[in-house]
Amino acid sequence: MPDVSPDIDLIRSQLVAWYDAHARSLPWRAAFGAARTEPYRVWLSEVMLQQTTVPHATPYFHAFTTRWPTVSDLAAAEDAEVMGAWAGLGYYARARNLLACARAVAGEHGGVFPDTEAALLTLPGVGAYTAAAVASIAFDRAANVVDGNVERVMARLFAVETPVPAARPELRRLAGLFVTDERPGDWAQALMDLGATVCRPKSPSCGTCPVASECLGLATGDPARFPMKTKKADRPHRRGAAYVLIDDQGRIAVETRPEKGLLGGMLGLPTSDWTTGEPVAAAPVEADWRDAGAVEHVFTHFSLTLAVMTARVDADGPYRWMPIEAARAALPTVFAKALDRASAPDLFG
DNA sequence: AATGCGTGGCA
DNA sequence: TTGCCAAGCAT
Repeated sequence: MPDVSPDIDLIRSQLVAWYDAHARSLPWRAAFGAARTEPYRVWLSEVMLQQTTVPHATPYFHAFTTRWPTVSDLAAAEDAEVMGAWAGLGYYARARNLLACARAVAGEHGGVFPDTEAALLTLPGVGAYTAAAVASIAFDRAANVVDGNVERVMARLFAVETPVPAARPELRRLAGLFVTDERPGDWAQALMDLGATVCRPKSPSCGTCPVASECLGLATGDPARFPMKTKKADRPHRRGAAYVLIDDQGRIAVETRPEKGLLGGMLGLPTSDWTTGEPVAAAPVEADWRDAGAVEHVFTHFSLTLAVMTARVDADGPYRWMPIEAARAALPTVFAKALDRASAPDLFG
């Protein structure tokens, strides 16, 4: 490794110049020459992009901004509308907090987003990253915006050998060396764009990198090995059942899941417990059950084999009955898969 | 501070 | 096919 340190000012100027030429056109960014993007759109996009890819989030961003053009519109929405609109995007606590945040902005801030990092940080679902991102991008305030992209770029620029997550404080400190009052929002987005398009997790494109000359990671000959990572624990496997009760009007039984925990606050199908041991075969009601087969699904911290059981019944019991298509649209993916399995030809014969 | 929390795309 | 992972947050 060369016995030099990356030139902070040089990196700043070269990366901002690169951003001026290569910034991605994204639906939540103001068109060139337009006024600064609405804080509402910045905040909404940042929440949707937490642990989520741009292609996955994009149609949801369009759907939300069309249906709820302002934060006050969103604040006035019903819980079930918002949770249903988020279905399929994952990490559903984000949707619960999104609505709580919109209502806080509407109710406690007169419908106007607070414009400081500290005030933003008090809002539901707004953590260190999102507060800094909104403060810098929407309000041009100097803020240390550190996401996974920024961590990776810093780990490579400085060839940080400490594995994440232990290295996080050091990576944050390094990112802070670049923060100034000069175009803070553009700096943050330049760094994240670089991470997303050039300094990618796998096969970084160092040949087109505007700051390659300053990168200690590249100088080691193997920049892709940064950031170092500690091995994750293996994902356990669970088994369980989901029950599709269908009545004579083509409606199915659904329930709203508890606020906390997996798929919290979302619409769901009746289920058994999902366990690592032998599955518990206790149907929720007496009926002529048919085995529709199983679906596989992978959550962050466990994988699941879900047996799908179907039965025709009279609408009754502790459930809500919804037309099958309306339910399909509002269910999280694991249950949408189960419903699709239950709806396969002949299963309701 | 370690853990719980989704999904879909890709090598 | 299987693992890895993508703009984190709450507790």
